[in-house]
Amino acid sequence: MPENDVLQGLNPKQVEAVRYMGGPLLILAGAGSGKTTVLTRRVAYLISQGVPPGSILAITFTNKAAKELKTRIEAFLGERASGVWAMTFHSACARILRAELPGLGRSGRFTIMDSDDQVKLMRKVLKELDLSDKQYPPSGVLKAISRAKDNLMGPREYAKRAVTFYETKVHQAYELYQRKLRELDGMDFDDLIMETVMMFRSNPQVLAKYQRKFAHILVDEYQDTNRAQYELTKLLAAAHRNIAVVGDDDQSIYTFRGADISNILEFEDDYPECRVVKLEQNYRSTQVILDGAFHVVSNNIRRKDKRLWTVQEGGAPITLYAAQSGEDEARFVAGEIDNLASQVPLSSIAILYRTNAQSRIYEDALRNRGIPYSVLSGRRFYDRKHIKDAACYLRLVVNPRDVVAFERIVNEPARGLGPAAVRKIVGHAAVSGIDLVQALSSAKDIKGLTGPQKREAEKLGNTISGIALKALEQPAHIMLKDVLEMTGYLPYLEAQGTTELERIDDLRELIVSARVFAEAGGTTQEFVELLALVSDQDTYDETKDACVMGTLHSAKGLEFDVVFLVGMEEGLLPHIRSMDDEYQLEEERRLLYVGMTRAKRLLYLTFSWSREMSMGLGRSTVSRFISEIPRELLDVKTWED
DNA sequence: CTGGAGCGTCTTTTT
DNA sequence: GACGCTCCAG
Repeated sequence: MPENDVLQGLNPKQVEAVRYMGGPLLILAGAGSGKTTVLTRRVAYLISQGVPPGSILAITFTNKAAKELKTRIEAFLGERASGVWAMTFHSACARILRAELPGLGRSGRFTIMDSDDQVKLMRKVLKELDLSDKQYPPSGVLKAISRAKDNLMGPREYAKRAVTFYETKVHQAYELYQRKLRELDGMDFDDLIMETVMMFRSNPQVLAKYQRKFAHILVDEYQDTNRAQYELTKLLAAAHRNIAVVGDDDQSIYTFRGADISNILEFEDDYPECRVVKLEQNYRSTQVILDGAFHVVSNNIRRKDKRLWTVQEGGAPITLYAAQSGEDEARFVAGEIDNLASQVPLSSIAILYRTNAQSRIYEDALRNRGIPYSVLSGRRFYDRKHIKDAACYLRLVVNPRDVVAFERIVNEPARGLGPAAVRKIVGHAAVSGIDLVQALSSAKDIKGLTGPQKREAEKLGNTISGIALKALEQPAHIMLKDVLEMTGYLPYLEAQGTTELERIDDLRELIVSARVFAEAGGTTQEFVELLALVSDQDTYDETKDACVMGTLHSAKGLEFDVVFLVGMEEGLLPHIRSMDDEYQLEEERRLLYVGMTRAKRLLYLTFSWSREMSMGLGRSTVSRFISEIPRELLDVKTWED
């Protein structure tokens, strides 16, 4: 491919970011400055310069971003792009671990535990340690552990830092939690990163292999990397220092997940020889929108100095709507969308809010007006009970030691195997040194089970091991269908009649996606991994004729002609739990900045003077951030107009 | 011991 | 709406 094609249509700064080959590169890419284009072109450029595709690692945070990057690279390069590793931190690490752990005497078939599984496991841990989950809420303990893992602290390192009584208890829980994870051959999200770093650190020959393999590393959304991810990229780039990171400190919105904004602020200290390229020309929004967003975010202290500009002078003012009630606010938004629908495609209109719980009232309002919508909710589909059940059946087929999956499905549908029977079966497996499926199959040897329980357990065990035996030759969708049919799960739902039709449809949909996945060459184990790592937004279809709603977080990387930022109130944005900490407050401000910069042409900010709270109606006040927007950019409306 | 009914709790953001 | 917990009938 001629170099001109790769550089076509780029501005001088973008060209510089694409072509610079002299080592570490920091690309400060403001919102709407063509970040993905630069990443895509850079990969294409590297390949056009003779770099083998297989030696390029392009890391993103979300599957959606990875997918987009991949499609765009493919659109540019066709077949030649296929060897590029364009994936998320988590899937890249899972892939490396699965390949390398077996050589180090450990299992490469681990199951990935999602947050739901983690809570279940932690409940068991706390029970065993005799800690009340009132004083030690599982989610809180898990958060502390997650933070430790983000900072590459295993249980032992954590113990050294544990000073308070609470922390010593967390340490105990951490230790037992890790032991249980190891026993059931599972890893949580944070383990994937931490274990990879640990493996690299203690096995220099493995690290060297990947340093040689990945001669060029690109990291997207660098401002969102945590310590472990930072360390991972640093290790991989240590030998050749060909690391290009793209990010925007103003769009760092994941510190709650351990992201450390100093990774980007201090990149120049880590790599003193690095080149810095600032992309400040915005191709998305009007100047009015950019000015509004700038005036908000420039109140932050911890940020790099920069300001976006555009050739699109002026633009319509930002509408600020003061509503009487939450319902009134939603009605206003739905009404505006109805009016706008004749001018812009519905799919280019978005409603963004701080918390998922806020979606309901807008769903109702849009439904009332007959406006189609789709919700960018975190993981709604994959979180539905029956989808998780199905995933757990499949998990048990792939990993017969997965006790979390086992306990979830062993009595679903009811097989007369209650908690007491489950304890006996799990105990039997532990004592005899066999896995859980084998324990089921040999249930007749377990003392204390009743005759019917033994028969049911044995039947279930034989069914699952029978399916597992065919694992190598059967595609994922056949295995999924078999396991759901033969264990009686699907027949049970079908017998419930009309009440369960929706669930059955969901399961059919899951089987279809398994088929699509299998036809693309994926294995069952990979499908199981996908179910843990993928979320709903990854399947968001932007061509569908429907307006979009989602959290501010889920809107990152998207753009719309018209954006409604709703619930602009103290307690919602900034969120009540972020209001008394100055760092968290800055993050809330960045969140608003991200939301505002999603809009191309029209931006609405709405709030209500009263709102239905968990305990009755409450009075609310307008968000402090509104006063940071210059008055002349606003067109204020109220319900009385 | 199991399964079902009923009750309270929870939802900040996500891989 | 899902989940955990408690209580009670079988």
